[in-house]
Amino acid sequence: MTAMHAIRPHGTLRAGRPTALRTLDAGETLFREADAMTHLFELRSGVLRLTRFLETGRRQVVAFAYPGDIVGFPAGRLHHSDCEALTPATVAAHRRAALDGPGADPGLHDELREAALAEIVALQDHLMLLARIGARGKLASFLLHLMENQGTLRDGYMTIDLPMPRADIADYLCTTVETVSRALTQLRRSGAIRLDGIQRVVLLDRDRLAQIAGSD
Amino acid sequence: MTAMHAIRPHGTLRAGRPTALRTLDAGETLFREADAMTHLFELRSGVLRLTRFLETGRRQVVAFAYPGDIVGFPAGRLHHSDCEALTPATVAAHRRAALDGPGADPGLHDELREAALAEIVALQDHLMLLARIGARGKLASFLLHLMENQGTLRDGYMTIDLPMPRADIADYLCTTVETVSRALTQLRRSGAIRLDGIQRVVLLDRDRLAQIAGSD
DNA sequence: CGGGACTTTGACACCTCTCAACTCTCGTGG
DNA sequence: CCACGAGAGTTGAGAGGTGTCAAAGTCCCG
Repeated sequence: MTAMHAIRPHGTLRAGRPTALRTLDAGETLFREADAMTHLFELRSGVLRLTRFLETGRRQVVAFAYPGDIVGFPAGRLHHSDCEALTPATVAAHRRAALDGPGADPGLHDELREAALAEIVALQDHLMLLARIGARGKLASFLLHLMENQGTLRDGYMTIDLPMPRADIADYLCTTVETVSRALTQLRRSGAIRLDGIQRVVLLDRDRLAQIAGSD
Repeated sequence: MTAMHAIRPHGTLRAGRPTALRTLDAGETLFREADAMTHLFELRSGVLRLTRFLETGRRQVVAFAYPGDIVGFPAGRLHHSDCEALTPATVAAHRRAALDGPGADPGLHDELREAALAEIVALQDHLMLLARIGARGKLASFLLHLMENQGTLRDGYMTIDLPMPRADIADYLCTTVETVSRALTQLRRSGAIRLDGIQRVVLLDRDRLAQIAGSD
């Protein structure tokens, strides 16, 4: 359904009486891999990045989370990825204690289940993205997903602001910064997109971008 | 936790009074993408393969399911992947109706939630597998996972039988049959493994295989 | 205005994909 | 029982793409 790997339920978590709100600065860490998992977080504003590391030191960006997404799924007692803010962000924290034990909240359970099922779909979508050969196709696909979910209309053109550096995109697509940069240049030269500064991507020709995404 | 993408709960689904058992021949289809989702299946014996197709026709193997795994997660009303048996198999079918609606079974809900959370971990593990560069590393990693979860001791050597053809391994690792074959040959020549026929892989030197998996 | 981080571009080696031929395996039928 | 044939697997050669290393360019913020 959604492009990224965190879920975007139809609304926010309604059950589970709230919680503490927390604000994060850009670059701030929400939790780290192997941290004890004390809360489940619902992103209210900003963009988060979820990463895991390979033993070799290689980094994999598992997901980018946008408002409405939930991070910190309670699989076991420890987090299995790092979570950092790419922009200033606010999250609502739900106590893990509300999930298990005697005082468990059944409503929260239901929402968590739905959120987890949506996350599975999102992860499979990420897999399908990586299934493509060719960096052009992956990047084109990635941009199309972002356009559909986070695009805004500016001067009549669909536009997205990339809150993440090229290195994060590279690690999300399982490639390198240089290849991402080259692929961007190719998309630009093909007339499919235009770059407005480093962060802003303007969609000029959706069909062409879709064609590139589907070609390789 | 588990290597493959379907979950392996500690036991089988205990809640939700059973269900119909169904047997599958090798090659038989359990469900197809876009089929109406009527049941949730729990694999009792055999091995299943979950695949999805890219618009281009390219195929991605999303997961291999082993006994104890659950397939057919109810994300939406339609299946999002094809599911076929690689070997003769038996599954226990749980009615989807037991999940939603008034007669919903809360116990089944809980188990489904736990299973879904485990599936998320498995999918992330698949992602981390693909994060590696180099086909040798991916294949070595894949074999190590299989050894840990499905390996049996034969004549003092850890051994696995690969129920899937090379093409399935290729599509699971996002590469080609030829590359998988060449990578296998390299692992063989390095002394890490031995092939006993086409299906059987014998682990000769775990450390070497782990080293190859961690190198690239 | 200056400095540092990020991005882009270039050159080159290596790996992987593609296409093709060959081998192997195994089930089938003569 | 053997021969055959089809499918699967392996191996080879060549082209193209990508990772790596290096350098130049750009942007942003102090």
